[in-house]
Formats: sequence, C-alpha cells, structure tokens
Amino acid sequence: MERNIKIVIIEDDDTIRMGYKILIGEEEGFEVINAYASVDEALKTIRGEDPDVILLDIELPGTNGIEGIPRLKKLLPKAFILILTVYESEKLIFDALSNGAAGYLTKDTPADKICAAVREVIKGGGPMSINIARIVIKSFRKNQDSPLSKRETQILEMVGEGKSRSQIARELFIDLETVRSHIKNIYIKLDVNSRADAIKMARENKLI
Amino acid sequence: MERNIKIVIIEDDDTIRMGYKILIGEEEGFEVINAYASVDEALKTIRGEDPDVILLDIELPGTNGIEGIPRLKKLLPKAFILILTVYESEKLIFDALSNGAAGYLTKDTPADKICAAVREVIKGGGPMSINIARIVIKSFRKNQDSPLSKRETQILEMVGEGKSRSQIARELFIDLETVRSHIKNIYIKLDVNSRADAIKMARENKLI
DNA sequence: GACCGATCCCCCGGAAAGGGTGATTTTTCC
DNA sequence: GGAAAAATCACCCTTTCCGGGGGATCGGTC
Repeated sequence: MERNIKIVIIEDDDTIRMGYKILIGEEEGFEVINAYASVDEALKTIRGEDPDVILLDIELPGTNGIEGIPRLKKLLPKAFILILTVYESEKLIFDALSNGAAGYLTKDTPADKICAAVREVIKGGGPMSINIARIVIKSFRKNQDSPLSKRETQILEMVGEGKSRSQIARELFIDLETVRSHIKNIYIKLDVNSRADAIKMARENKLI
Repeated sequence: MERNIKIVIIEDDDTIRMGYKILIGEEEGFEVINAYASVDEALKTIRGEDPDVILLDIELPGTNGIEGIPRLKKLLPKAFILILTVYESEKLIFDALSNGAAGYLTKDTPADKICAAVREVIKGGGPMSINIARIVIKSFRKNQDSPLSKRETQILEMVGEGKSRSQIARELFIDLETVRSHIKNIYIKLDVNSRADAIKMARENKLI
C-alpha cells in the first residue's frame, strides 16, 4: 500500500476550511495534516509538516495567496500548490500560474474532483476547472479580425522582440525603407506613433 | 429531446478516422456527418454540412491542421475546432490555440472522453488532455531562480514593452543614467549586448 | 571588509526612430 | 477586368537613442 498524500489547506473562511478538511480527509489515500487561516500563519510551521500538496485560497488576510506562492515554494520546493478560489479573472489566473501554482480550481469544485486534481498534480498534471481552462485558452487566442495585414503583423511581432528596423529588414530580406513603410502603416492603423505604444496596443488587442 | 451534435472529423489515417467515426457516432446525442482525410478536401464541401464541432488532426497532407484552423473558421465561424493529435510540443499547442482552436486533445484519449470534451467545448469550456494542461501551465511559469534582481527584471520587462531608456526613467522616477546602469548589468548577466538579444534570452528562460 | 544592489555621473560616435511625401508592383477580391 | 489593398522601395529631414567605456556613492548583507 502506498503512502498517504499529505495535504495542507490554507483558507480563511472557517466553515469552508473545516468542510474541506473533513471531506478530503475522508477520502482514501489522503491525509489533511493541517488547515491554516492564512499564509502568514502557515509559513511559521508548515515546513515541518512537509505536505505534498497545498490547497491555497487567494483572498486571505495578510499575505494573499498569489504573493504566498513563492514564499511557500521557498520553504517547500517539492510541494505542489493548487489554487482554490472563487476568482476567475485572467490576471489572477496568470499571476498564480506564473508564480508557480500547479493548478487552478474554482470553489464550486466538489471534494472528489479536488482529490482527483490532487492526484493529477502529483502525477505531473496541471488540473484546471473547466471555466479556468476556457479563460486560459482564450488568453492564447489571437484576434481573428486584426486590422493588420500578414506582413504587418509579422513585422510588429519582430518589433515586439526588440528588433530594430535594419535587423528586421535583414531577416526578411527586404529593404530598410520597406520596413519603415510597414511600420508607418502599422502606426496609422493602430493610431499610435511609437514602438512602445504599438506593442502595447497590439498586445492589449491580441494582434500579436 | 435535443438536437444531435454534428461532428466532422479531419484525419488522414484511414483506420483512425473510421474508428473515431464509428465510436463517436455510436454515442448518444452525437452525429458524425462526415470524415475527411485532409483539410483541403474538407474545405470544398464542409460549409454545407454546418458542423458544430470539427475534430482536427495536425499532421495532414497538404494544408496542415494548424494552418487549417483559420481557413475552417472563415467558412464556419460558429464551429468549434478541437485538435486531436499525437503532438505535445509547446509550440504546436501554442500555435493551435492562438489560431483559434477551442481545445487540444492527444490521441490516447478514449472516445468517451472525446465526447465529453465535445460537450464541454459547446458549453464554452476549453478541454485539454492532462499532459497538455501541464505544458500550458508550465508555459506560464516564471523561472524562480533568475540571475536578475527585482529592479533589473522590472526594467527588462519594460524594455520588452518597447520602451526607451528615457521612458523607463520617467515611469520609474529614476535617472536616465540609472536605467543605463541597470541595462548594462542585465546585458552582462545575460551575456548579450543588445535589447533584442536580451529580450530573446529572457523570454527563452522565462525571466520575464 | 567584501560584495551586491540601486542610484547617479561623464565621455564618445554611430545608429535608430519618427514625420513627411512620394512611387512601383504584385495580390486580392468582387 | 478593374478597383482596392498589400508589399515593395526612395529620399527629404531632425531628434533621440543606443551601446561601450570609465567612474562614484550609499545602504544592506554575509
């Protein structure tokens, strides 16, 4: 028989915290070794508990969940952090994942699905709630009706890589003046007059 | 009773194509209205078939799946495209999703899971195989042990937004010369000597 | 005391950026 | 087949920026 999966819960709402603790603890193969009401509290003693997975809320008193991720990771580099929250904003999801969260679940997830996600994360997966996956996929999607032509898009991408006009000209085997023309047209279409503004506008509208 | 979900399969391997066609067709509520061996073939007649979901392979003769996505989307803007492939490279996943794919499944997915993914996609979800979700999440993650200091990272991010030294200086309320020093130090640490190379290096290593 | 990070200062020359105004050719679309 | 859009190249101009070199100071940290 395999060792139980050790879980720590960090969640400020008493009812929810205790609910999860009981529900997940009942599951075969899981062991909830502790449940904290804040990251700050957890940081004091969590090291010795050496959990496999940390279920982490985002809205917390003191250090919030997003900021908590790197701190927890520092203490427990091998632990997986699973975000468990009501928030579904693109920015929070992005911040959580770039800070090192291994998965992102919303709070409407039933206990058995949470356990499935925990198992998945241990196997190297990246569990996400359905609606989160939708947002993540959407964040990749380019705007299908861009005002820019293919060539313009391509050149703007290169501008976004920090390349100079002459570098772009060399790489595309076209004249420096041609690159200039394209960039000028891009500026007109996006109604900007600098590289920085063009990049910003393009990223905001997912043109690149 | 609800209308059946209309599916078109585009897959070049005869065996796999027929297999999916039969297995998915058997499922309650699904109707496989056609199965093509290539995108080019499909583009000719798929419009009239008006499918709800297109299951699309990537490796195909002629137009490949990635290039096929925008073309299919153009004919059928309301259809969802689900990638079904053996490939798990970050670039392909990224390209597929940015071209407008609604989900990404690997070919080890059993037929009933494919059907579940189809239902999910129609409800606005973004189904992904477990291993794909892992790669997607990993693509967000920043390098936790960057050689750059916080300030340097911040400035490099701004460089990546196409901002000039003086613009960065203004926004951070520091001297132009200070920005210079930071950028010089970034160049030394990353062993580069231009903005473009610094951005490239930083993105490749997920420092920004 | 040594080291790093953040801040600021000076030199230099060449390259790059952006604005204006044009042209030609090829592609695409109806 | 003809109009529109896209892609290509040209030359005018001024201002700014870039990267390389050399420094200094101050406050932490180890």
